[in-house]
Amino acid sequence: MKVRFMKKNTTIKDVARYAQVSIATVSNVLNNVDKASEETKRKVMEAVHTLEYHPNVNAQSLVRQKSNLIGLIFPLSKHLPVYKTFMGDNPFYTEYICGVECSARSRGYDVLITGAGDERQCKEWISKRKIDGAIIMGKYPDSIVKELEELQIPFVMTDAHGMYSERQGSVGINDELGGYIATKHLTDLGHKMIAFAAGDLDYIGGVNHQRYQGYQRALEEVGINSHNGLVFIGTVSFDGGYEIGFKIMERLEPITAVVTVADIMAFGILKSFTVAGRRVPEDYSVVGFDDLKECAYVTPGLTTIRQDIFQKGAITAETLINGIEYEKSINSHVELPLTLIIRNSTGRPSD
Amino acid sequence: MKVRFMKKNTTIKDVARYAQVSIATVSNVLNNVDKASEETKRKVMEAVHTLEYHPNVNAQSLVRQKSNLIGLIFPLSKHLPVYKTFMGDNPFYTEYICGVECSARSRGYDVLITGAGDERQCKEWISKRKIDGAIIMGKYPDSIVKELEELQIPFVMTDAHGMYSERQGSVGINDELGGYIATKHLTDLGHKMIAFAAGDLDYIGGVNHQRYQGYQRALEEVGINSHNGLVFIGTVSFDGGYEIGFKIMERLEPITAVVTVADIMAFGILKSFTVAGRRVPEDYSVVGFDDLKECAYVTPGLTTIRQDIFQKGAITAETLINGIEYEKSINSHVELPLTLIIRNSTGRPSD
DNA sequence: CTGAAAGCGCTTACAG
DNA sequence: CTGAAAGCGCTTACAG
Repeated sequence: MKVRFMKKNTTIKDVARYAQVSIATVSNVLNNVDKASEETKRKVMEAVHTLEYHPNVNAQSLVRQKSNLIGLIFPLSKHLPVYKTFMGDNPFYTEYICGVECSARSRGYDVLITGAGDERQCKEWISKRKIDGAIIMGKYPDSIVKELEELQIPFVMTDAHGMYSERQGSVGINDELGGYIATKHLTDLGHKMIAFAAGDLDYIGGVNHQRYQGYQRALEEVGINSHNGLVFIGTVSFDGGYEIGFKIMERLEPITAVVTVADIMAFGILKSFTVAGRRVPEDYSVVGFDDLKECAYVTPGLTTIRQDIFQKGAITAETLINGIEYEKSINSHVELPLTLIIRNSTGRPSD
Repeated sequence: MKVRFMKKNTTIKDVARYAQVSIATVSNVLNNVDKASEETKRKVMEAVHTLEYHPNVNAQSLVRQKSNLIGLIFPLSKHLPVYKTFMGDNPFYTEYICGVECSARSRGYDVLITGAGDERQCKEWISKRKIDGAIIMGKYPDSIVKELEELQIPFVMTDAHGMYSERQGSVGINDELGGYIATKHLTDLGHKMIAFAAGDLDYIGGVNHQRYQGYQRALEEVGINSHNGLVFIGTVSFDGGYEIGFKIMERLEPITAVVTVADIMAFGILKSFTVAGRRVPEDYSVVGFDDLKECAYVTPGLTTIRQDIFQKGAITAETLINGIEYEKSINSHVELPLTLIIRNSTGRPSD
């Protein structure tokens, strides 16, 4: 295999030679170790500029034992032919990555993205790449926390609940509250038969389950007995929502509204209603979750629970980098605000 | 600033000690340099496993002069308060990044993501991070090619046309053909007054301009005189499309169809029509470009020109890595296929 | 088949 | 204020 080598870059030696000083002095000047005289500093900086010198980060990482790299790790969808990362389906991640990158850049870190099939791959990748910290997306089994703690680097779980989120940094929202607000909006409008469309509810403490609890609380508050018959489980995707939409329409009891755990699911539900000739919000009211940009694009615009996804990414990166640079902020659990955004997919029940 | 140091990882020395061999032998075994005896190999591998040893990539990069890192560089939106990367607006990038990451991972590379405001920042970042190759998204000024060539690393421009794409690797589609197919679909349906909604047409050779030429060709083919009055320029975004939609409706001449350069723009146009009470496709036919997943989500489903975005990312990474590992494939210009996807946003003109 | 040694490009005590 | 030297964790001729 013929490898194309990197350009022979100018090194610290070249700069030292040009400025007629030692490499230690060049290093000191560049790292703001205030030892050199003004005159020496000037000479060094001049050499740096004319030679267009950039320190080799690999060498720096090696000696500093710090890479200034953070990893953003996504689960892989194992059921696909290629091991695609999980994000493919959801535009949520574009905004999220954007936020992570933006914070990281402003703090002098770079972002390494990868997919990892399971906790072991995750761990291996981290220890191989020598990243300073990791952001773990989505849901790996709880055991991942134990694995990662062995690595002794800071990491932040995002959208993770349950016991393990108590142990390291986390950034999330109050999911219970989100479910509550969404549902209360519908009960306020006068709906009684409100369905709940979600992914896996079995994982107690997970995002889905928390939102479900909020849904139940809102119903109980107005004396409606929530029963399992109104819960629809599917994949958190457009297709998952589409299927659920048809199941909802098949129901004999007159469901008039749906709370969902993700906009993407709500879009599928809306589509199924349209295909079947039902009107929104006249026949069904639908509330999403996330406030993807697409909520404003579709017709009718989707009423949803807004979380600032860009900010979420940005704060996650901040939290992580604080954890890397100061001990203090690891174990911090940031909770981001939530807003109900009312558009045209919700209205009074027509009876 | 109290820095948390990386865990003191097991190094090659630990392995050598454990296996009772020299570090050179450990290195040879791990790099498949077939020198060691079977017995020695076994001992080394055992040590590697029990100590959970992972070579430090920073050290490897330093001595090999190769980082196994590729960079994915996005322009920054300068008009925003924060320097967000450009992708924020368009779900296109989620799929694209997914494709890049997937290819890279399978070839043993990792993907570093960053935003860079201009060519200089771009260049600086690359030479600082010592990446093996770069993928440059979107459009920087032509001068970027000259800048990057000085770095002597392979790079691939994506969705870039014009003189500079002749010089290094590129991956794209036949944009002229895309514009042609989209427009021909409409002329086949019987449309005569077909608008063209795009971003900047001034950049000759750019994506917008190429597609515009295809649009013109399709019109000329059926004897329709394309004139500038039917061209609508705006930002390639939902909002840009939304504004253009209203401009189209204001027109006295009876426009019956619109060709766009991006789905995201088409969504904005569709929305403006809905808001104004116009029907699609009865009053207006609309054709998008890209085939974002959202095309199937909206109602009516958007007729569009499909390009396989995941594949585009995957092939871009392939091309780049080939360029890194073998000289041969740099300067290769890959053209990905295009398909017309007919949904419900297009139909015969109603007159 | 195996190992001692040089070197990749830096930083950091340490001595002067 | 400045520089020589050791060392970060590897790979790669080279010698045996």
